[in-house]
Amino acid sequence: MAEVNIKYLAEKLKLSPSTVSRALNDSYEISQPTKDRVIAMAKELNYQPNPFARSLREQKSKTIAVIIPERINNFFSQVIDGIEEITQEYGYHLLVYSTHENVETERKIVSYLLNGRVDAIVMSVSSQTKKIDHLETVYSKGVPLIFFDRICQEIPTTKFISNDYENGFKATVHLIEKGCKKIFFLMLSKEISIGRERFRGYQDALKKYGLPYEENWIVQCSQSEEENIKLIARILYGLDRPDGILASVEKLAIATYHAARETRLEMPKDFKMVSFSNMKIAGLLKPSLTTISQPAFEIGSEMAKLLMKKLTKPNQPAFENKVIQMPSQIDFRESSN
Amino acid sequence: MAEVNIKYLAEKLKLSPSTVSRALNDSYEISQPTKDRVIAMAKELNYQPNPFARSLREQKSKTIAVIIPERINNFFSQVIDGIEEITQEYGYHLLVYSTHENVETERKIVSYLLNGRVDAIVMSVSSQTKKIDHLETVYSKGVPLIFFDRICQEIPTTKFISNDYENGFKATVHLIEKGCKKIFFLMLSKEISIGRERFRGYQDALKKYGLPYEENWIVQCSQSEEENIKLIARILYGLDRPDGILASVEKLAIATYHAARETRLEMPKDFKMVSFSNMKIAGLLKPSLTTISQPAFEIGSEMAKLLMKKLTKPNQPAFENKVIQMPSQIDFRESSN
DNA sequence: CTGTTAGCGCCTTCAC
DNA sequence: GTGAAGGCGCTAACAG
Repeated sequence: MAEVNIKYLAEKLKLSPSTVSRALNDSYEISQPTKDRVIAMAKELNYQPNPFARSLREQKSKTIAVIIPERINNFFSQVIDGIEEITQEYGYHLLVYSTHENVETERKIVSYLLNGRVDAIVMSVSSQTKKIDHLETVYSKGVPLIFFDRICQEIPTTKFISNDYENGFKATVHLIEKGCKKIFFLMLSKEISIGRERFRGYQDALKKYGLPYEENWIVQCSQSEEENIKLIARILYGLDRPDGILASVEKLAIATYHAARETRLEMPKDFKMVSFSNMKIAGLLKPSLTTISQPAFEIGSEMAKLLMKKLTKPNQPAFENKVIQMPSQIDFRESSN
Repeated sequence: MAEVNIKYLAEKLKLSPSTVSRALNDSYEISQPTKDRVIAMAKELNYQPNPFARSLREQKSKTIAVIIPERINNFFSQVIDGIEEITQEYGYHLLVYSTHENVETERKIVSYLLNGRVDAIVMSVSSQTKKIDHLETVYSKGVPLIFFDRICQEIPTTKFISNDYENGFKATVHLIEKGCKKIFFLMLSKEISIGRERFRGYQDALKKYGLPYEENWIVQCSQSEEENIKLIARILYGLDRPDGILASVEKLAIATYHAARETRLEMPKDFKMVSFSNMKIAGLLKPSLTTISQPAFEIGSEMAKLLMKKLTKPNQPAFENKVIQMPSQIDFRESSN
């Protein structure tokens, strides 16, 4: 690699490596003139400290990892953006991993991170994740850990979510007030915490308004977009069709539009849909999509701020076992057409 | 940190650290029984090698960095996804940085990476980037470097782009064939290589079909979404309005739709637009947006494959100074309405 | 086949 | 105010 290192700087300056190191770290024991000389030389030779030597010595990496289930998703992209903004501000580095909704991959990724590679982990668990011993290992090793969105309740650490129950409730009420009487719920996976919360809100809203609901109004979708489109198309144009839909995640709302398009039919005229979604252009669709968008960027930056505080200040306590609910933004604007 | 390390394993096994190390690395010098013992113990104690010690020793990090101008962009997200898929396959790690279109940030990020933190860099330059000494430094230090999308021509390394000139041409021809006679070009920045190429295609298509074009048909947009929307709204409903628009980047197409929406007007009825865009749902808009989408995921994975090949095989030559054009996918489907 | 030693680059305790 | 020495955890040369 033939990099310029402290030893080399020391030779050039006719000083010892330890003096150079101290000067660069602005130690009080070094005279100002020496500091100036060292810093000037370091700049001239474009000296950059070797991060691995430093990490090895200091037992910390100034790096955090974020693990998400899938990348092509506006929500996760925005969360990462929020995290990155803060880590950059603090001079931290950000490793990104995607599990592709696969627990085995998740286990592997987590194991890579267990020997000090990162100072903290931020993650949203894969929808398949049931056995959580790998997450318990992380926690027990004392690696600061924050969950968001798809959280793992069992691990007693801080979790960031949005007020999913409340929003599921409000979304359903909105549809009811628009006159819907037969509201279907598009669900991605029973395992996902957010899906369950939103679903509870949906159920309770129906109960409160005295509306019935039937088992088959809960549409179990899969990870396959194609299959979802087929499934939803059958439902949209079937005999027992809904007059309203609550899509529990963005991809299912999109699938619904595609279902309408690919079957060469228009969306049913009297039809209303609300979706949890971070699509910036949902309002541009026709009929426009009412969205409940999670404060993704803010969730990312708040998590990162919390982490940075913990990592950069001495003697911070472990994260509390609490759930922080960030309020979602509900866009109930009417479609202009 | 109190981690289990090789020394500790060695004590437990009553072996020397070097034997343990060799056993774990499956060295031919170690007997099978010893290997088995060591591996079993390592597994039992959940041993994970310290990545920094290894990187320090080996002078390589098994990490690559990707630097992009902005995250909230479908194209870049998809590229990162493509890269990540391959790096994960090879057991590499991926650091992600965003410059927010700021050259100073770009310089800072690059400088962090210069002392071995990463084995290679994949980047798309910020739109402001004119002085390129920081990029030359990277190149001269011998860090494998690949540019994509917004490339830096001056550095003699491998670059990945899509066939922008050709697509600018085809898009314009498409509009002409649809009967447009007054086609405006929405441009983001004169500094961006892809913008220039697409613009050349546009110009040549107009020339070839003997259509005039005027200076003020080239709409210079900015990084500010608000301002872009205002600017485009003025143009869309002005006296000298276009009958067709070629948007050189996705965000400008979206701005156009917003401009139409916010002015509470419909898009002009006879109006056609083509945009370079990786929005999956462009076809769901009304009027649906004709898109030229870059093979983002493939660009990411191809770049990563090239890098992995170079990094994992011995004695690979430096990257050739060549531009690899990945064909875009043009969706000229007619809007179903 | 296994053990001893040295060094990757950095920081820090201890000496002067 | 500065220098010398040791060690973070790992691997590879050198011994045996």
